[in-house]
Amino acid sequence: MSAREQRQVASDAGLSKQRVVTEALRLADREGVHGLSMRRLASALGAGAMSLYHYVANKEQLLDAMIDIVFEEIELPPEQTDWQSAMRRRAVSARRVLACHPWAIALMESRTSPGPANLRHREAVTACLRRAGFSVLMATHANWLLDSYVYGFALQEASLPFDTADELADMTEDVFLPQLPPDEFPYLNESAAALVAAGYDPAEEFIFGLDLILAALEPLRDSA
Amino acid sequence: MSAREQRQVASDAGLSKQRVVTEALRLADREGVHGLSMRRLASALGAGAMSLYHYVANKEQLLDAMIDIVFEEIELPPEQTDWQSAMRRRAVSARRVLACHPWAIALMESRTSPGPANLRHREAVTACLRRAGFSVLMATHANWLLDSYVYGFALQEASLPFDTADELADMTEDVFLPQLPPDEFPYLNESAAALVAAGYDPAEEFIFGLDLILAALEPLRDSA
DNA sequence: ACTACAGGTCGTACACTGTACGATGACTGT
DNA sequence: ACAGTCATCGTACAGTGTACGACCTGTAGT
Repeated sequence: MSAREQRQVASDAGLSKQRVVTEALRLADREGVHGLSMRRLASALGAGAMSLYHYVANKEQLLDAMIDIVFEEIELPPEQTDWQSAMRRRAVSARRVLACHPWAIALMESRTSPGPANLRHREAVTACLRRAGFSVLMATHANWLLDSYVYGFALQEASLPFDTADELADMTEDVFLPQLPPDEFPYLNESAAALVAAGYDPAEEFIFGLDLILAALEPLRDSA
Repeated sequence: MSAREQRQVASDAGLSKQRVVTEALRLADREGVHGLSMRRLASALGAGAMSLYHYVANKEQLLDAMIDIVFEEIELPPEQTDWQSAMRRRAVSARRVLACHPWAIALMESRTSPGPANLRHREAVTACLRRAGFSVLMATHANWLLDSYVYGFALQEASLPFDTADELADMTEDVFLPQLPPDEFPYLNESAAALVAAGYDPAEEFIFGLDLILAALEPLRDSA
């Protein structure tokens, strides 16, 4: 059997780095990164725990590979539109992807070396900004600013104990407001009550800050 | 011995929730959250591992308490200045504190219920914004935006493998640029080279985005 | 055809984790 | 003196990452 045939079989039934990492991703999505152990991953793949170490040097490297898969899922900024639309698209995509893989956000803190998909992504974003007329320094500023916003938003979103506006309304009345006595937390109490009364939906929150940042960056094109 | 005397002794030599949590914080600062185990924490306190469970229900609750201590360290927005200066001060403080405790950022993702210091902090920030003339909805927007930026920036900063501008310059030449061939990553390559040539210091990056956000929020006061 | 080797699989073992359970002792109020 | 509470912690158990080495299988060389 040739090497190519063997790899073909591997992608059908046997193990491969691909299969190991994607199954790890599925497991983490389902049970959280806490529930991802080498033994459980192996048994999900119908293999022994130590077999995984033929495709991954150790668990750290497995996590690195998982993060890079997540970056692969994020849309690159499209090239044929204005820079604001392009950056908005990729930011919205990034936020959606990170919301689907909440474990990825916390993991990013400890991984110091970016994977290939991460690099490709950064290259595309930088290209978009530079072609829009931002200087090297301004593009760097914009990169930090936009990424900080996206990651920080995803981080906050991941720590919310509810998913929909309805759940937020229910929890605000049943859980949050009782913890916010008006004499100790007058402003938080007022806000919580007013927001739930107005039918506030945190799903729309992301666009507000994103568009504010994009608009504020606009006049900084073509300047030092 | 009365209860008060006993607590006095406890704060001198014996255990207490205070001592357990603050020592846990020290350990996490020194060795990372990965190096914080109940056994190691106990032995750092000169106690048996199971003794800790008299002051903390479990490790999760210990981590919650640690996060709240971190929030306690963040300066509240001062009341006697304009809103922009106040928010800038607290944002700079938050960033500094999170840089001192990098493990805290990743931990925030999994803790869903805010501690008392966290609540006090949010109350103070909301108060500052509301008194500056932001509506409830706008104050919420501003809160999300500013917090996202601060947390996201801290998250990115924590994953940088260098601390100073000099280290950045060295690593760019020795590590990053070789990984960025100009034909595959023309823009990243250009940026890395140009930034190191210009003596770029990432320590100043934070203020740029922060001031941009504050300036963009300014005209939204006293509007719906 | 027999041997040698290479690559993939995994059983076992070790040091480590969080923590349930129950024993032990010191101190309390009667 | 006695019963009872409270803080301490030894032991044990299930689960973790992974080092080591044994095994099988399929190919290459003679």
